[in-house]
Amino acid sequence: MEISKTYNPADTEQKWYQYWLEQKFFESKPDQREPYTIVIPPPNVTGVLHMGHLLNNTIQDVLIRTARMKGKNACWVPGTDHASIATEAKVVQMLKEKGIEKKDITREEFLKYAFEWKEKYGGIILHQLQKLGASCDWSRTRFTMEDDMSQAVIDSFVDLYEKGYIYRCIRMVNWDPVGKTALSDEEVIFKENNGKFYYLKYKIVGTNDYLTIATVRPETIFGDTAVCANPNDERYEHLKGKKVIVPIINREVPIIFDEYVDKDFGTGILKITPAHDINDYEIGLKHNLEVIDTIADDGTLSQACGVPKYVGVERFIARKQIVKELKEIGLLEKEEDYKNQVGTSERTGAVIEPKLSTQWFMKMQDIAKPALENVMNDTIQFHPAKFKNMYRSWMENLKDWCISRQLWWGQRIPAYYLPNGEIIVAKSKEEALKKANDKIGHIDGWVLAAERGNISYDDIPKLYTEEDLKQDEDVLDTWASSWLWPISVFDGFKEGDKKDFNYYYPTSTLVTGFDIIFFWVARMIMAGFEFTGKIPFKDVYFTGLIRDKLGRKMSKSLGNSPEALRLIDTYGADGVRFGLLRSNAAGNDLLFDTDVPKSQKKEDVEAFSNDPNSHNSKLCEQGRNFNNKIWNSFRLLKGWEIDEKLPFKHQIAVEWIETKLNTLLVSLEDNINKYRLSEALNDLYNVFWDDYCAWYLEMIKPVDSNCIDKETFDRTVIVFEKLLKILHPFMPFITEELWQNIQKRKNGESICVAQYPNAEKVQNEEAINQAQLAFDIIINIRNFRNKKGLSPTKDILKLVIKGSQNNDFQDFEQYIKRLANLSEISFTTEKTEKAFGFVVKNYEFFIPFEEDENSNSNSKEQLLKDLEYAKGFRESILKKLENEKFVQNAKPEIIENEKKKLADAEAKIKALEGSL
RNA sequence: GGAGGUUUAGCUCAGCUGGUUCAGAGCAUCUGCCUUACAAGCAGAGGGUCAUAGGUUCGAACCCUAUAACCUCCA
Repeated sequence: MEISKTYNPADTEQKWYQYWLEQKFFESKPDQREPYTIVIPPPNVTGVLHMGHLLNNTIQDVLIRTARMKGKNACWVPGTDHASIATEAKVVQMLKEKGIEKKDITREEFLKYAFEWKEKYGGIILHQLQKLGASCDWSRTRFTMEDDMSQAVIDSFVDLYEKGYIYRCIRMVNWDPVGKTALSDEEVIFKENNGKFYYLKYKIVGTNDYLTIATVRPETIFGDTAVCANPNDERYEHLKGKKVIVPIINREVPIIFDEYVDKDFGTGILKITPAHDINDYEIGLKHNLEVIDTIADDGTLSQACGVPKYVGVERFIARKQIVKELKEIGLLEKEEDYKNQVGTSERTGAVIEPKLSTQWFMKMQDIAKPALENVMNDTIQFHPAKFKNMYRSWMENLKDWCISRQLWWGQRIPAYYLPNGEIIVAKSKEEALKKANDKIGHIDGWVLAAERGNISYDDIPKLYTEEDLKQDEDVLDTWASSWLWPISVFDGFKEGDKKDFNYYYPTSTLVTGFDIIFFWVARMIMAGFEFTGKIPFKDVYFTGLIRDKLGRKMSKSLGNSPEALRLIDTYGADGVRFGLLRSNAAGNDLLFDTDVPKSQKKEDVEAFSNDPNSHNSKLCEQGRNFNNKIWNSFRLLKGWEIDEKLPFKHQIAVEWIETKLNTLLVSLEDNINKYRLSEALNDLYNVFWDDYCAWYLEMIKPVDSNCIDKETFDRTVIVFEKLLKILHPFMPFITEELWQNIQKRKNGESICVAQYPNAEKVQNEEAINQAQLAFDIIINIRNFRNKKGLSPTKDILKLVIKGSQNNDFQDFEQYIKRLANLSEISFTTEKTEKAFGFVVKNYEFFIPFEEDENSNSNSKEQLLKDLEYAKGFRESILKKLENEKFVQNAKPEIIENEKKKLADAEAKIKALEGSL
């Protein structure tokens, strides 16, 4: 069969993935083996595969495939997250396009549309993961809004409420006027904003004087209920007890004094708007100020602002209009440019409006304690460990978590309000009803009391009916479901059979971006301890962010992210996986090298994505090239014929590569255990390419025929198969293709369930040493050819070695002859004249060469240079050994080593001097 | 403002417990090769004040201190 000269990933990827699925290699059931479990960080149902997913899931796949081959019961649970606010926004948008407004339909109708949307688009990203080769157990796919998962959220809510961790109160929260919902602190992203400082003039009542107050938010003046100065500020001392008039609405408000005000900031006097600023709110509470909420849920000015023409005007437009009006009536003293930090919604990008509202909160202090301790003491290990610092600082400064959202897409809060306003929290309406009625007490008791005349029959309370219970309208934060993920995917909250949960939990490793360390990692650890009393996972591997070549975050708005699937089409899944992992240490950002659009203009972004070269990546190209190298090494091996009559010719070479492989296996084990995946892959790359292909295959390659002896061939195939196996977790497709073709396999066999090779004890150090010398000699000869402009093939050279045939590289002579393309090797006791000389270790070599003046001196020059270096080397060692303190303090093996180095240096110097 | 991190070749980064004259990889560059697996390849080469200044040590890219630049998180 003719094998193609280049590897074509498209031919193999689909085929083998299908085979893996059919054979159910990725499905896991509890058994006697040790489990190795990963739960996927569930991507949003709204998402499409992006570069971050590629990196993150490649890492998970490497870990899970390695574990599977090492005989563990590997289980990788996939799934998606319902992403409350993001999905709701998408569905609202979709409905709008259909001409349907959310406010015109019922909650049930809306949810029906939302689930339809999820059915249609929610699985795209999981399907795309298959293209990457992800070996998830798809039969376990979960979704945070499915019934069982939702029930877990409700159960945990009730549980925490009963423990007193959840409460409801009025508080200043982060309001997203686009999503029209409250957000937690973590969902607010602060961005630098080029704003302005406006200096407004408030008239002092009973005088003709004005107070100048600086503000960045003039549109909130209608909510002003005081102005405030520092009590120690002499400038304003005389104003005690006075009032000022708020411009435009002409409301009188008091001048108050509070230490909070910074004398040196602005004019040293603040306007106090308790409804629209968290600090003002605190001051308002302290000084008993009125709260006037002048901004509506959608970010427009509300009726309460009291100025009809501004009602319904969006806050930033209102700002401009108000500034204009103030200017016209002469109450704007000046404006200055000012840089400040503005909070924006993580999901909708809207500028956050601090807003007073009634929300549900979770107390964090107690629940966080074990979560902090067990990370700091390494019960849960972070990789890299530097993230422990960030984790600690967050955990030690926790505020209570706002968990209610004014949305429909999500788990509805299981709180029921009685007509008297009392709150009943229960897992279902029926249960809530029962709880409510239980509170009344046994009806029999009331009847008895009436019969005895203790109360009148009219006083017997009526039992509540379902109509009396009104469920809270809000849903829970998405993270209130994702934080249960490692537990709930194994039905850890469900009554009854807990076989899966008991077997798979705690999970082994969590792989996630460091940017959600607070959102997710921290809270999962809290949930783990709170609900199971155990850690949710043993190790956390943090990935960095993928940035573009200019170092910017990849984002939709910049259009600077390559399309993941197009990359896979171009370079193959294996190539992309290699490209992403090869130079990416845990926790480090990865600068991805594809081009970026000229600008963010729509036409530039479009032109860019239509450009066939826009997805060129050197990183992935290297991966593709490596695939091709592996492919061709297979072609070579496959082309040989075994001649049973031939004796075992390449024992030393075979043992050399076997030793190299063993060394690699040891370092691989260590690197993978320590999550140094890029290091592991790099070693693999080097051994495969340099040692196996460039040296080993060239050594054993048949010269004049295609025939090779059986022993060499068989042992080479074993080495090749082992290399394929250890490459498999990184590059699953090509390794399967070649493993299936190197020998006949039965149906049902696969490299993904083949046994991972163990390092064997056999180490032929002698072969390693000989090879190193031989390679040095070969490189010297090749270098000589290069310098002389000689052809690597046509110009045949001879090598003369000073000394006897009995030397430190004698077993490799045949390979030196071959790889350096020599016609013969001879031995002499004399220095050879008219030759290019060089020294390796303590051996002198000569290449007879009819030379001109130049080359003679070239050769000499090099030898002199080497000699100088060797002498310097010797000096530095002598210095050390003559240093008493060194001899006293250094470890014995280091001193031994220095002595050996000295001996080597001296031998080399002798040889060099002999050559000259 | 608080905390953490980074600074090593033109670029992107390794360098793990201080110990070879230790400075390494890939990409890029240069030179020569279409050598019967691979030009997505082969062979070879050049390229560095390990940010700066001190200190500890027999010995520092690595430990300590200060400085500078950049980045991230929190406020």
